[in-house]
Amino acid sequence: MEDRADYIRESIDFLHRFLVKSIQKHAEEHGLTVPQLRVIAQVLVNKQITIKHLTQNLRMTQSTVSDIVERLSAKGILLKTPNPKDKRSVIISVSEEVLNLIKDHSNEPVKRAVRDVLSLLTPEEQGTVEQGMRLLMKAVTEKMEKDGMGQMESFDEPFH
Amino acid sequence: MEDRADYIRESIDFLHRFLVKSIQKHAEEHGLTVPQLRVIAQVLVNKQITIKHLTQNLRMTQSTVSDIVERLSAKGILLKTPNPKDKRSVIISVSEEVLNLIKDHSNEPVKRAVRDVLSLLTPEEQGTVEQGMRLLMKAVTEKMEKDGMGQMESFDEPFH
DNA sequence: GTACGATAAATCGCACCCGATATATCTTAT
DNA sequence: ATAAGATATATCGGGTGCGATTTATCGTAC
Repeated sequence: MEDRADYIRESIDFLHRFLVKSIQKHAEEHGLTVPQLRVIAQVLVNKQITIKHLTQNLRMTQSTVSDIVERLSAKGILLKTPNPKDKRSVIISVSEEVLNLIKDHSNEPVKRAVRDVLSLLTPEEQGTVEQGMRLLMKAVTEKMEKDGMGQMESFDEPFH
Repeated sequence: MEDRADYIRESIDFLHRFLVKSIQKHAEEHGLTVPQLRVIAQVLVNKQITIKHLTQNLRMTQSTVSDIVERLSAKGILLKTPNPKDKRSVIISVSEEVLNLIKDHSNEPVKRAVRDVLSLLTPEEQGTVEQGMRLLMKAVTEKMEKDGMGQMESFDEPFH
């Protein structure tokens, strides 16, 4: 049990770093950082989006998003226009010029990386991976409910 | 495949955040941050350690470690003494006073969290989780070799 | 209409994270 | 012994991430 818990803990850490590395290479090709690329991707997907929704979708605090958007705006990558419906709010969009340069989504390299990884396994093995992951996720969710850790409830359950 | 890759990617992200949260609560009880607690734990385990080894063990850059150690030193938690064997180096240790206050290791709360999670599953389910994790790790390692991503080779393979 | 509560985003201060640089020191080659 | 290469750590500058605070604005209750 002890060794198994250690293994799982370290694996999660390792896998996470692997995913971050996958997206980092892509970001650097565009002279951006990973968080910047994630923000841009969200703006691309939504065409127009507010700081608030970026905050929710990206699971960052509003202050972090504000800073990142500000720097991307200064770089001419993102546009900030006042929201006519609410003067407290701003609309974030991608400038037309940049739109043609960045046709990719932030998750694409990560998706490709995970897909490549899975393609190295047999369908049966893939099933085991997925099953194990579901069991672990279920157990974690259960523990969180027991502990009253409701702060991560914003996780979008896949396959909803 | 597409949905499965998405699920696995998001699960890894979620699980990672869960682990971080687990240690965060513990850190806050001591008025510390997670990175600080990790550094302190390494110093506790090794009694005396250099910045260089902290850097390697914690998988941070030397500049990050230097900053953290500096702040912990300013708080009186860590001690920095010149290394008599090498004037470029410093020995990091825990002050005697703090030694009595912090008898815990940084990984304990995380270990406990993962153990608690696993205890919610049957032994058979635990086996599936571990098996899936091993398959995934094997596939990721394989892909990294194909891509020449040797930079993460510092991962200590468990059960060696 | 007015007051109050809630909200959106900018900003601040702190800590962390990184790569690059600088300085002093050690190791190796000649 | 000397010079060159390698190394340990502090520091710098830029970016990220957070919680707290501020200011303006919106929504609701009366």
